[in-house]
Amino acid sequence: MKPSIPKGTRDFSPEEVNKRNFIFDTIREVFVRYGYQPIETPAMEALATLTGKYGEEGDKLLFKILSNGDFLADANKEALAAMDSPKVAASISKRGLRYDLTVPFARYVVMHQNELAFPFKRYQIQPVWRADRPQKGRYQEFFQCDADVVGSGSLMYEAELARIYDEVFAKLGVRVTIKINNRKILAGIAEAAGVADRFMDMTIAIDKLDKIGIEGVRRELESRSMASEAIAAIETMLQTQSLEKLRTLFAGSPTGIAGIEEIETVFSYLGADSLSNEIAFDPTLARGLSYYTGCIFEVKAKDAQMGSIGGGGRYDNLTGNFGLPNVSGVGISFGAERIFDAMEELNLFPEKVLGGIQVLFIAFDAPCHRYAFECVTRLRAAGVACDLYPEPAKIKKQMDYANKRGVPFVVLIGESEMSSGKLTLKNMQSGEQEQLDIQEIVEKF
RNA sequence: GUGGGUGUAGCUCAGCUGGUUAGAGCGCCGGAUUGUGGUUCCGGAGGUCGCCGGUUCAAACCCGGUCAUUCACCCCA
Repeated sequence: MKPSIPKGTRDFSPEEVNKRNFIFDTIREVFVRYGYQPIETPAMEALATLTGKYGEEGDKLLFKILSNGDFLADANKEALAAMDSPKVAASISKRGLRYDLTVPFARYVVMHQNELAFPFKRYQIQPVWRADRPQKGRYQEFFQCDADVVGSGSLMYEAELARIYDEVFAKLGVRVTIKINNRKILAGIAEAAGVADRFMDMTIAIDKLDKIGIEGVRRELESRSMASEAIAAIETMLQTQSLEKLRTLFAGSPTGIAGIEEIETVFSYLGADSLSNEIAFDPTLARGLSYYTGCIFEVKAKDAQMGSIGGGGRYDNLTGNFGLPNVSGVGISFGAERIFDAMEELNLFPEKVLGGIQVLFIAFDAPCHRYAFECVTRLRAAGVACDLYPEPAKIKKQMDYANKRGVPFVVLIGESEMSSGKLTLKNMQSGEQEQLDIQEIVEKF
């Protein structure tokens, strides 16, 4: 058979793994410094944990795991006869692959509530799976890097998480815009426009704004048969960048006012000018996931044409689904794959992430090869990553191999080196050579 | 789930309106070079033209199907 991997999945070469680890390590370091602790959850969850949390669309994108054993014995016979795939699936699958890290985290918090100190701050860097049709920047298996805090409603955390975004992207060298809005402001817009009952319709339309423009949003709202004066009112408010002006428009909406005050509080925590990236209030930011209730974030790369590379927000009742009501949480997520793609596109990876060995030993004949093996052992013991070509082959062949591996230095060992103990260390880039003993070589690295 | 593009050597692609043994560049292997690579030169290996069927005297090329892949929409990281 022809080897292949499932669609939407990828193999990673050593170089790619090194680059990805550079991203993960950068994010992890910042998370840890901000007081977040790591947890991990299983790749698969009980299907009941996952279904209904991501909306109708999300449910369709859940990977379901076929039950083991005689699953047909437990299958829903009527559904089978009626060719009702979703119902049949529910009867032959009890588990699914995690779709994001937030819902498993909520489940974790509820299950371990008596062991945790609240507010509980955790980070999690693990793959998630979605049965989406793959396309640019979209895969069926991808890593998310999440930081969330549960058990506090303090807006300090919104500011803290915004700072984390700012710091991580500054370290990675990716210029971004961090957009912030508040679901309560969106609710205020709906209220002030007199369409509070159509909040979700409105939000979905607004979410598309940067793709289809204000005209497109108008058409979208019209097609959802919204009154034209309401649409006009929504448009006016969406184009209001000033919190003060919005406040006057929200005169009759306490929710909207509350949203504005929350944003103002977050900005006051952030202070004026100590951020590396722009953080901007954007009333048109909506975000699809419905569990957000307060501030919402989205991060876009400034120099790459790409969907958002991070997002998050506050959710007042996420653990309510699992029987623990009134616990407020707020979190952010980094889309590692898209950050990778953006950094690759913009050539932002530093040379040093390439990893690999520092030195390759090259021996001229069999006795030298034995001697070289001892040298390699000593260098390794001293903490230097190195390797020895497996046999005393032609020098050209060994040098070619060194080039192919991108090794910065080689050590050449022949009779004279062996007898003098002074090895020839060659810089593969400059071609310079010097005679050094083992100890001197160790000191060079 | 909906709509479009593309499948020819390991990679990137040529291959005219169907017409003999399907090409290039790069890469790979060997040699020129008995202790020094990246340059150059010489030689070599490697392809059921994604798969199945149809049209035709004749198909890499036209038609249908199928699979894969990619882009966009929906949705999203």
